[in-house]
Amino acid sequence: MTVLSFKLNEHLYLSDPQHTKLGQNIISKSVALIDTLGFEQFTFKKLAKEIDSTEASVYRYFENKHRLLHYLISWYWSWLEYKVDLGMVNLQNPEERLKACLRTIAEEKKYDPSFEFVNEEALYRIVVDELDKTYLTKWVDTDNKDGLFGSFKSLCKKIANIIKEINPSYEFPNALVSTALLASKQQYFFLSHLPSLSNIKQDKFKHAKIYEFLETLVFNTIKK
Amino acid sequence: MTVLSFKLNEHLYLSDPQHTKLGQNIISKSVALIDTLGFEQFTFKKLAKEIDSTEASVYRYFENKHRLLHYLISWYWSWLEYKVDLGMVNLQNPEERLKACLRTIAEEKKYDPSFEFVNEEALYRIVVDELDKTYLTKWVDTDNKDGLFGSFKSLCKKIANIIKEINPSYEFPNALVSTALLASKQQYFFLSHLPSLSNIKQDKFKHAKIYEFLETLVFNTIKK
DNA sequence: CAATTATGATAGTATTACTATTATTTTTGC
DNA sequence: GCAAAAATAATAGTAATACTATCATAATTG
Repeated sequence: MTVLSFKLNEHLYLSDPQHTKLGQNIISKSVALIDTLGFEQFTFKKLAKEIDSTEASVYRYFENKHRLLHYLISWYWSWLEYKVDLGMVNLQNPEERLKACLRTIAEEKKYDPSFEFVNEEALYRIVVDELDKTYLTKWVDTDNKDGLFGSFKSLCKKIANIIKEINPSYEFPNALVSTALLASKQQYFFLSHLPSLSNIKQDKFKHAKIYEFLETLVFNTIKK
Repeated sequence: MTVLSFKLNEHLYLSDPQHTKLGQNIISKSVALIDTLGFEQFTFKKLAKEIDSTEASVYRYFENKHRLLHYLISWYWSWLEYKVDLGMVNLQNPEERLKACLRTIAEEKKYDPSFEFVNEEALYRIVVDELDKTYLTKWVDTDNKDGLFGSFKSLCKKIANIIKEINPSYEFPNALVSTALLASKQQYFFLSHLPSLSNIKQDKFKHAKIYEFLETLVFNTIKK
């Protein structure tokens, strides 16, 4: 199995966690801890205990827990873009390519052995529950200047370009893509916590249904 | 000017703030404070100072700052539903009614003198910045059981019913409405903080453009 | 006017999100 | 193989937060 890694924005960390055993431990255990505790209840102290290290050591990798969350979520978007690219291999037709994107976005996320120390299944739950906390903060503008949203923007841009190809006169391709990406995770959240805000049941077809919802939403919207 | 008030779910507060001067002060000053500080930096201590009262007194009205946020945001959805109803007066045709809803959702929010101690302009900014924090918590399921999301659900249901009237065979009316409602505030946020995720410029036409975006999204999606 | 209720004043606590310092390992470059 | 550098551990400390508790006083109401 080929082992891969992503080059993420330097402002996301103080010291690159991918390079050391401790850093990799911080990544994999923080995914597990945030997944079980939730981001608010997650602290560097609890993480340090979990990895048999100290708070001070964790602070040498990440400025604070907010930046760590940024790191994990940026990692997720990079991984999703990589999966989106894989899903479009050999497809020429832009409609087919767009469908492949939406399929990748909606599909169930499973552990990917190409990335040893990240549990993508847990990470997806973190994205669903915590993503909005990366930008709904007082730091959003400086974080944006630091390029922390680069991975998400990159994915958005890629899909928006396919939409422009399909219908160059549609006025809101970026808005539509960001809406669809966020809607997919919102609906995933709603179907298990606030089911009356969704129409998708909590069963084995949920990913297929989210795909259907997205496909209709996106393709009908951009239809000439 | 007729003075109105909303009956909100009892679990939102310990003692009804609409009934006393102190309670009304808590509402109006917490809107101002959360708007300027952001929810994370907002504390009951700072609020108490602002209203010349004490932390303990504020805690007699609201269990904690999270429930206060719930209260404010529920108030907002109740107000928006009331505006949505006003906007549909005398309209029979369901397409016209749906357009009126979307117009109300997208339009600029201004101070409504029917509700003395609430600044709707500031409250809308709070909804844009902080709404997601009401449900992206570990308490979402108990909060939901307590009925704290009732106002939002009520508005969603109302609009979803119009969609069902227009196209009874569309499978995801609730998902579409919740997506559209959230998308309108997301795009409002993105256009000023993360403009590359939107296609709407920060100018005097932004509300009209958000309306256009929503109209195309919703009407095309449900088209047979 | 007595009784109830609301508010104010004050104190205290566990936890959080850090910063700082010094000691001890581990790695690396020669 | 060893000195120097870098990483990590151990420990302590701090201001702020999110409360809880108690008691006194003021306002309301029946």
